[in-house]
Amino acid sequence: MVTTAGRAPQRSPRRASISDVAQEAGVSLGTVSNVLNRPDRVSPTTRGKVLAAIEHLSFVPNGSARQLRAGTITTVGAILLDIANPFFTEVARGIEDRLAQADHTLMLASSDEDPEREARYLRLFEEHGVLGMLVTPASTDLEPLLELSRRGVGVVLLDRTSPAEELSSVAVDDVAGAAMAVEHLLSLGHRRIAFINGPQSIAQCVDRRAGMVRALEAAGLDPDEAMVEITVSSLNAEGGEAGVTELLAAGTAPSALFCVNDLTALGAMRALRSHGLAIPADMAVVGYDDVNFASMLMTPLTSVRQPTRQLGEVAADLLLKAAGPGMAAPQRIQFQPELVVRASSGGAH
Amino acid sequence: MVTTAGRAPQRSPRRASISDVAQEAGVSLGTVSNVLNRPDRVSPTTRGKVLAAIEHLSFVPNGSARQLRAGTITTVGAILLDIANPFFTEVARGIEDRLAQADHTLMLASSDEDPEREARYLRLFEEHGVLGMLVTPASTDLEPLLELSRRGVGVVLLDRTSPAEELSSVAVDDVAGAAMAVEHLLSLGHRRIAFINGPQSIAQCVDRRAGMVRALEAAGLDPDEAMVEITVSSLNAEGGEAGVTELLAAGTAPSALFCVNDLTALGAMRALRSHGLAIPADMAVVGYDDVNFASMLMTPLTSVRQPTRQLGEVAADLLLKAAGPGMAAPQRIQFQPELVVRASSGGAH
DNA sequence: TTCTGCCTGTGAACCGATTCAACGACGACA
DNA sequence: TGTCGTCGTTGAATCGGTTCACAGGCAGAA
Repeated sequence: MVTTAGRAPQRSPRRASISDVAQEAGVSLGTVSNVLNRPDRVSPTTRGKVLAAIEHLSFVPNGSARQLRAGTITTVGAILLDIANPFFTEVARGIEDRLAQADHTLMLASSDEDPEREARYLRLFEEHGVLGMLVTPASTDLEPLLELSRRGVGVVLLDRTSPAEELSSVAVDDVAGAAMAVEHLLSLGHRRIAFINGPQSIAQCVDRRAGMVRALEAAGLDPDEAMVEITVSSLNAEGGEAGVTELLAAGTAPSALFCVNDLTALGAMRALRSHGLAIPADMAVVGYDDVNFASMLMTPLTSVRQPTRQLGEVAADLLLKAAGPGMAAPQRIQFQPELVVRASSGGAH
Repeated sequence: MVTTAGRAPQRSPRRASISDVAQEAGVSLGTVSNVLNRPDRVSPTTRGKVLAAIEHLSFVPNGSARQLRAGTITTVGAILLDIANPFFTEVARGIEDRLAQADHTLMLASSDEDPEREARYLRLFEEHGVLGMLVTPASTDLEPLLELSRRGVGVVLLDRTSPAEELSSVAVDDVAGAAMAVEHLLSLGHRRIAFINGPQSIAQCVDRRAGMVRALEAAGLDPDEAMVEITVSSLNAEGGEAGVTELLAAGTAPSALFCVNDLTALGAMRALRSHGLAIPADMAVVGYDDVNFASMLMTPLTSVRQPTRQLGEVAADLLLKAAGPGMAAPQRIQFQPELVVRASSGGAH
């Protein structure tokens, strides 16, 4: 690591304000504001003088003051579970695209599955006076979000349905997705299946577990017998590695493994390999999300695909509609997932 | 896609303000403010009454008003080239960690390598009155950033060194990294090497190209002969696929391929495979960034590793130091990269 | 008893924009 | 020449906090 230092710059004493511009241009305060917001009400000569002054002072309006007075809101907040997960970055893309079209902007934050961090960002965004928030909740308690909504802040749940009718939500049917994944493994003859899952405070973990249980029961199996559940603390590659280590340490490992998401599966496969186990011969693996590199892995990963980008787009639309004039009623939208079979489950022909 | 609608909620007429709280608690405006900011100056009884009123009205202070008056700034903006790239999300993690320690918060944005989007976010952040910004510039023109810095907004260049001495920067030596990658391919006997690169408006693309040229010349080769450069418009998997398609269409493909980053390499490998070419037998591939899944790919990817998280941490530190009291002089910090040899180059033993 | 000093609490001024009632100038029209 | 309408511009009020000079009350010291 090499460092070099330059000269310390002068920090300018104060940002130019609208009255500095007015003085420089020899007009009144209100006129400058008019140039900014209703240029057609100002004569071309005056407008020219004001614009020249703005340029000269490199004036940038103070957003705090504007928002305080006018309540003009064009910012939307999004709090995602894990920004390092390609699934969520793709969702963010969808959101951002839609917001940009509507001339709004996105403030992004990652709760890292930590309810405290989530609460911090919720508060920050509310203080900032955002139009609304798109949230993938890190906890089961939706009360803070309901309160937020009652206080007039638009809230849309992302990748999570709400038991309460008061919140809009956009989600994919995780129960069905997990059931499909497990049915696939069952159809390949597996009768005991490990499940690397995250904490039950996260809705996705609850739903995917439910889907697994449903599939097992539908096949006449007792989940207590057929499902070997391992709970890890974080839904990423590290979690997956830890899960497999725990699974193998317990002995009598099942012949198949279902992971709560693809990052977890990535870590799990890494750990399986380092223990000398072949995929899918020694252990079949199925993930969830179908992230962009799933098909390119050493053993291409069987996974459950979701309409990721669309999820973000629809969520953004919902928020804009709900927060705009007219205040649309809350809507719950649910997409259906799709199983993509590849080599890791041994099911590809 | 299934949708259900609930009841439309009441939007509350107005957020509670500090004077509502004061009235409810039967104290003056200033006292409420004191409870919020200097609780020790208020007697326990009064404090209790005020806190009860705050709770009762579920009062949340208006950040715009606070910032307008007090200039209290605890928000930092970051504009990254591509938020879907694991390299940048890891950098963002580093930034966020450091900021959280200092009780600051991060507003994240992705320019998607588009200078216009970058400009929009620069303006948005400045209007919002951020303490400073961490920017991976999408264009070679640093003038807007220099102006920003002169206006008193902290600016730190991320993954990019500045020719101007006035800006702080944190970067990795891309010229050296690319040279290492190409030297590696040369040492394996390749004499013509394809290079899938991005637009020259992006500094990383310029530097990595320079590193490649340097390595070729050092080996006594003529870059015009030995380097087959293909320029793609976006530095992601789609770009990589397009690049390989173009390369193969031109005929007489080289025996090795250096990609400007790992996502590009991912797409390139996908395209090579779909054209029936074996890696590394028909085409050796080297990427850049060593993203987390590089080692887990069908053919594990040889890549150039950078101290990603540290990059973000150091950048955040620099900004906090530069923007804090004392105004430290601008610093330029440069890390050294490291080549990680795996199977995709055929160089792993 | 009076004075001093500390502790609480008050309320007006202020941050930088937006908005709007009001005003002056000017041309049109009777 | 007098009246009216239009257009362009003005400046005060306002948003919701923070800050600070100051006032009132009470205890301890003289």
